[in-house]
Amino acid sequence: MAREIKLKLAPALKASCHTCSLSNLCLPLAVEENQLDRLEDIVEQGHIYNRGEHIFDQDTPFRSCLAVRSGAVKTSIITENGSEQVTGFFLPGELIGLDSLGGERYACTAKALERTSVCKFPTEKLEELTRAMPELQHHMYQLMSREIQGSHQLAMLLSKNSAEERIAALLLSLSSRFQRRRMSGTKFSLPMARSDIANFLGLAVETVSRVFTRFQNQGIIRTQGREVELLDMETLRGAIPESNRQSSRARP
Amino acid sequence: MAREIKLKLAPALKASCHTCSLSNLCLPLAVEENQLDRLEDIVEQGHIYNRGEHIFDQDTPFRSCLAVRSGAVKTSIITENGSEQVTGFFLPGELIGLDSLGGERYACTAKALERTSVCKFPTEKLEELTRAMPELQHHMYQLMSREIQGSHQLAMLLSKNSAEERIAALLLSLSSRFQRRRMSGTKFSLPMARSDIANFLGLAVETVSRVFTRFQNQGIIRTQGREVELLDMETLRGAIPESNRQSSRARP
DNA sequence: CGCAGACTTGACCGCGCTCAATGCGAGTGG
DNA sequence: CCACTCGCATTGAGCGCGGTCAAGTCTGCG
Repeated sequence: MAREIKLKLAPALKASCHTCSLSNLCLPLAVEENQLDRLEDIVEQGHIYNRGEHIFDQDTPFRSCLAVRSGAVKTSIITENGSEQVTGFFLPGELIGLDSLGGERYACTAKALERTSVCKFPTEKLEELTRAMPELQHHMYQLMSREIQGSHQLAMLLSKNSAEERIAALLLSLSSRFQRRRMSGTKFSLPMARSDIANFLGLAVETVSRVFTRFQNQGIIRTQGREVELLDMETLRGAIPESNRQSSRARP
Repeated sequence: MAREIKLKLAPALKASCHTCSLSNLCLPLAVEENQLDRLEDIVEQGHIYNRGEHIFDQDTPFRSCLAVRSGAVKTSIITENGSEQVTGFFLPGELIGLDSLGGERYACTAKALERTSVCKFPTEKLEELTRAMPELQHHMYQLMSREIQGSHQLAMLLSKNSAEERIAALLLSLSSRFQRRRMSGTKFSLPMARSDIANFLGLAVETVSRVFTRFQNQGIIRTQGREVELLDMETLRGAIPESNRQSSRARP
């Protein structure tokens, strides 16, 4: 298990931040076209993980930040007593490992929710590069501060909002993030299980299920397993307080 | 209100990171003795705020990260509908504003909980300095990643733990942070009101009050208003899951 | 001395958790 | 091809933690 399939890439394929369709979401967005080579010099592409595989594990030596290229990833903290706390879901273009940057070991575990491809940025080289490229450093600070803000928003959601509001907020967050990736913002497939949603939002699985069917009965959404269609965005938005509106990760 | 008293400091006093008693907690800890001048060159010292004064406000232009020199600060997010979410408490040596770094505006509001003195690090100069000093940059990344981790721990606390566990965790966090500042870890004065604790931990004020008296009746703590004495650290530690054990900000 | 804000205490009730049973779809092997 | 299983999802019944509302009590400060 957790077996990593490393693809041998032809040298011609190596330099591809230039052509990557995610370049306006991922790290390249902070780099001038003519400087992109320097980012490409340090990135390791083509790491593929199957659904359920661990990408890295908590407390193992921290080597790289990862950018999701395709697929989806969840990160979580596991405590000694075995209980899990899901800390985030990551879509293509989003950067994983910011909570470990500067540390010796990964602060969380990352697991592929479906067949997933990632690019790795070795930390030492990344830190070095950010010192040479002010815009990139600024962008890293920005990404990390947004991660902090996102966590605070989540804390607020957990401490102040009802089950319905939490789920509405998650659906809207996913919606806007899918949309930014040129996919439908109203009809998409949830990459994660109900139990992951429940864990992330501090709810019981049963509650998640109940809210989904309640929303469906009210005609706000339509669900079939992991397939979701948002029918009434306005009501959905009305279900959450004016904050958390566009809580999304890694906005350009 | 929010009137800032800026002290005119004699030039001789300006360079004082060298002599600051917090240098092993604050930014100087990441800087070589012989490089400390460069940090002192950018720091603005001697900003004093009275209890209740706003140090900065959400959405105002982001200018500086602040280090608490004495006193205590709380940060919070205010939503359009007026509800508040306390996002953190900051003790001497701790750095405020990491959730705004890289952004245009402050992501939160900071308020002095008691008479408080802060040092300001203008962001532009700080970013520039971190590019010139690898260890300082590394340290900034580390501080920010710890802030993210702390937020995740908080989210876990909020979503998985009972009122008693949350309050035990906060008391222990404060205890270890006071101790690192060479103050008693078992007998201290809470800088924040019950309502701030409640807000931070996602509880009602009444619940905080009830838990305090319950703990007192069980002989675990002794309280008199904001004065707290931790009598039975073991039971207190036993009240929280093995995680969150040493959840503390800005550990060297 | 009196007022306002902070804190405590009590009574009540509802949201969401727990426990338990059932439904459902995909993969497996006879 | 169906029977079986296993993980995931849904649905129902009951209850307890903590929120809300409403009085007090304490404290510091003008």
